[in-house]
Amino acid sequence: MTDVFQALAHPIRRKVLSVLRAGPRSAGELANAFPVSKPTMSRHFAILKDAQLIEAERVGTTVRYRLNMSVAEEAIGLVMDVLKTTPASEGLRREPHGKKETPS
Amino acid sequence: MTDVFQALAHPIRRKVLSVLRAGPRSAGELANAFPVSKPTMSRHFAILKDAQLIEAERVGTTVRYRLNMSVAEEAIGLVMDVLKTTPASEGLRREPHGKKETPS
DNA sequence: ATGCTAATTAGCAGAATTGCTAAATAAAAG
DNA sequence: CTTTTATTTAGCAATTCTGCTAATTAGCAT
Repeated sequence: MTDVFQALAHPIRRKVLSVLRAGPRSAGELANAFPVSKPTMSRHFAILKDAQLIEAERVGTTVRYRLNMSVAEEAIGLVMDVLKTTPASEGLRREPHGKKETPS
Repeated sequence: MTDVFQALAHPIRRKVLSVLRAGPRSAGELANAFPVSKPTMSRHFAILKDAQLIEAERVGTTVRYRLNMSVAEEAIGLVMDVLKTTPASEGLRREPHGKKETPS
């Protein structure tokens, strides 16, 4: 659990998650969007992956990263449990969607 | 904003927030609830205060800390914005803090 | 096999984090 | 003013984090 918060503690990693909300991206595409070297980005990916916030899939020579939605939601649950508030009742709800299990 | 996530990145600090959910506590009361020294706790308080997650009030010789709910809620909003999901309350699991080792 | 592109791992340096003990500050009481 | 209690600040060491460059692995193509 600390892994998740630790992963969220760096601006670049939060932004990576933000970018991945729009859909999967290759490591190179992501790396080019940030002002640090590729090896540095690769380590950020590893941290996010360890926290299970993203998943990696090899496609030929590239690696596609995508958001792990179930863990992302869980992270929110954890934050809520720590802080015990009800954001949904404060108009923070985005879209009414159910649980996102594996799409079939 | 990074301050908030950074503040949430340490188990003791998350637990302090959790304790403060039940109501304000003095620095000493809080410190006694954790297996680290008071100066160390004091620094944790400072980090939470910098992130505006808690507020301090002097009452005589003691300092009472209380949760800053509006910022706490805002923190949740930020997490949601990053991860773009609706809140889902899952279980919270707390990990035990490591015991300090006796130097040989 | 050789070369080419994509990505990660290895190794290093500088900065930040976390813990401690000892000293300093703040407020109240004698 | 001195003491007592509560809390923070200072200073130190160990550890972790973040960034870099150089080297390595992985896949695909010639």
